[in-house]
Amino acid sequence: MKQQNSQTEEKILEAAEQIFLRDGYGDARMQDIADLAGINKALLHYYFRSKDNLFEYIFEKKISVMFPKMEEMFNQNLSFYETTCAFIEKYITLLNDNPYIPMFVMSTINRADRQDFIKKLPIGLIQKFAELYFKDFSVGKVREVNPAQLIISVMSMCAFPFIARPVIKEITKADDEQFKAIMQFRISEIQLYLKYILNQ
Amino acid sequence: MKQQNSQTEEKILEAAEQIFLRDGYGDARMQDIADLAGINKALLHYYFRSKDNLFEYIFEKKISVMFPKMEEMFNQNLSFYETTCAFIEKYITLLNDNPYIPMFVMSTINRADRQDFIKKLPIGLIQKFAELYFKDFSVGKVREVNPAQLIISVMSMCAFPFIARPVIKEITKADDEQFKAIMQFRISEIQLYLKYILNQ
DNA sequence: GTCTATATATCGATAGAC
DNA sequence: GTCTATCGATATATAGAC
Repeated sequence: MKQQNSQTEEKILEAAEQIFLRDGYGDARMQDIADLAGINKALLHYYFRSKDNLFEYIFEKKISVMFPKMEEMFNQNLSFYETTCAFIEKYITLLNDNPYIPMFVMSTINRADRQDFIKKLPIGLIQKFAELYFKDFSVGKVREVNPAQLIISVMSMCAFPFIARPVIKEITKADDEQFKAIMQFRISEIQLYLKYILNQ
Repeated sequence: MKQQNSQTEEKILEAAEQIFLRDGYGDARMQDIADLAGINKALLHYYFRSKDNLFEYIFEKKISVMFPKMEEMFNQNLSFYETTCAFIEKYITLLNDNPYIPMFVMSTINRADRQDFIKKLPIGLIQKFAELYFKDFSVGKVREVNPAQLIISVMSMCAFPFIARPVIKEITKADDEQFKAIMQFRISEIQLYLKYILNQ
């Protein structure tokens, strides 16, 4: 019973995750989720009251991938350059294992209704990076740039290719595995940009 | 009659553009488009056969904003650095006047069904930039980097903030006008990155 | 807990009057 | 060319048997 319960619940969550990530809220169908989970629609509503409810459950689970926890990275007393390099590697590696996440999160955030999803974002990341930048800048370790713009740039260079993934795959005639390799190579390339920008 | 005809058609197109850009295909409602155009649904289907048909009409009109024509830029015999700087300014200025375009185009491209939308993209842009880069690299004018990755990076830095616009507006507590100013300032910042990366 | 059957709502699309 | 009324398909959600 309890065993069965959580087993079915787990199947539903896995199926919902897959369908919602692929289709987004509007295009996702409860029937598709039920089929993939190997159950029927009624049972879906028995475990989760509504489509909205199920979606929010998935969204909150996945938001941490788009904006990963970085506490341990900031507590290692690394320089701004070193910290950002570590972030780039960790972030692209993470997204390479979850390529649908950026599009999923951004399409949700941009929904005209439900602007409240924005409130669930962790917004401390830019601030922490900026503080670390100023610490290094004050002792002349890095060149002068706008730190907020730089962080946005780094995140853009990491995340946008996953959003434009179908385009990049088409242009480069790459399959899923080759796209992964392109992004893996991209890590060192972005780190190189950062080195030149900060004059390290 | 003919006057009336094109006048109504124009109203429909303007309304459809606004609704589709805001909601995307799946979440857009024909009723909303009809309401905004000041007509009824039946007339919508009289002018455009179906929702699919109307959407494709809008999409093909807007795809040129996401991937703008760059012929005249490449024909001015400018250096890779100068050409890319000009692109950055033109592109962000264009997107600042059409902030919904990146999300609209990318959400459409990522639709699980209708993969055929990808075929409508102009894919020559990266190739042209790459050729121009190699021309300058062969005479030692620019530092060695991967040109395709660099172009993707530039486009990422320009376009991604518009996709993450609700997040950036929330974090910076910016309204529409202030966001525009942030992006306007961003032009020179990205150009600066490019200067450092290419060692100009 | 899990199923079948069905209610309820909404959407895209069409028929037909004017 | 434009409208009202409605069809038919499909979506979420629920009722009720087991």
